[in-house]
Amino acid sequence: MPELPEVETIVRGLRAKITHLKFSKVAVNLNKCVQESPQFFASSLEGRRILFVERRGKNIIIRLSRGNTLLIHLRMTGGLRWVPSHAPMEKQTHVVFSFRGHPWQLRFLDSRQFGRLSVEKSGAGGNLDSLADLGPEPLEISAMEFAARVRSKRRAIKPMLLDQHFLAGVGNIYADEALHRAQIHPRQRVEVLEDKILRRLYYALRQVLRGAIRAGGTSVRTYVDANGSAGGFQKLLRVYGREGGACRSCGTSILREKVGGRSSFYCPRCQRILKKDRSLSRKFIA
DNA sequence: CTGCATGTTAGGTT
DNA sequence: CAACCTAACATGCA
Repeated sequence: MPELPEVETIVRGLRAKITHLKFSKVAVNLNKCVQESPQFFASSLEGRRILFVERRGKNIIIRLSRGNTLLIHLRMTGGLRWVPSHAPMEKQTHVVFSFRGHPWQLRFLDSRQFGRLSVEKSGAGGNLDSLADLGPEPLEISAMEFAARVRSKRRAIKPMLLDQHFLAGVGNIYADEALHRAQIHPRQRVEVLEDKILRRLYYALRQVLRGAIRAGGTSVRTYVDANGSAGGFQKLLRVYGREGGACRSCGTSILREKVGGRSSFYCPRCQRILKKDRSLSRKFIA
């Protein structure tokens, strides 16, 4: 659930709260949530100051003094809560961060225990080894770069959008929403798509991601931000989770189908599969 | 009870 | 190597 817009919302909220604070105690209640040993994890953070908070793809990056970085990936059901220290512990609270001279805590929760926290030394230019394989940020690359990247692959469009090596941060919800807005079938082979259509997809994807950030993310199941507030983009979804509902563009019933192993929602009328243009290729041969 | 769900990774096959 | 499929992770919900 937390995809780029949700993680961006969390990061923005966190930034205002925890920048410049210094970790006092870090308590790990569930060892498997942290990559390293709980002792090493806690001692790598305690006594260090938070310099700034940023996002890369779906990762939350908390830069610390003396070259350490706290990395958090929420996966499916992970969440962070910024609460007064005396607030009752919510169930499934796996890590608790306290700050020197501050009456509030940051807590990590995760019902399915898939989320992961780790500490890492930043390399040259602040690079982090574990994020080295991530593709570019969809809100930072140009339309030209995007098209060139798509052209280097031969596969279906939706699994490609979900591939974090291809683009960082796009998940199931925003892939479906962008494809509907660009009128592309999730199973469409990319090698058939013309420049015009790729440009349309690029702008649709950015529009969806920006709109979702503006709305504070999409709350379909469990997602709320670090202050416990729900997002608002679920009201603006055109296809995701709307199987059987009317397409907002043409009224046709929205279908749901597995593509690359994930449920995909789309309008069979607005999003048709394009076949290779045979007349073009024949002309090419002649 | 069964089946399914957001993300990622590992491992295998084509 | 690229693309693709499946299973696994652990829990909650319909």
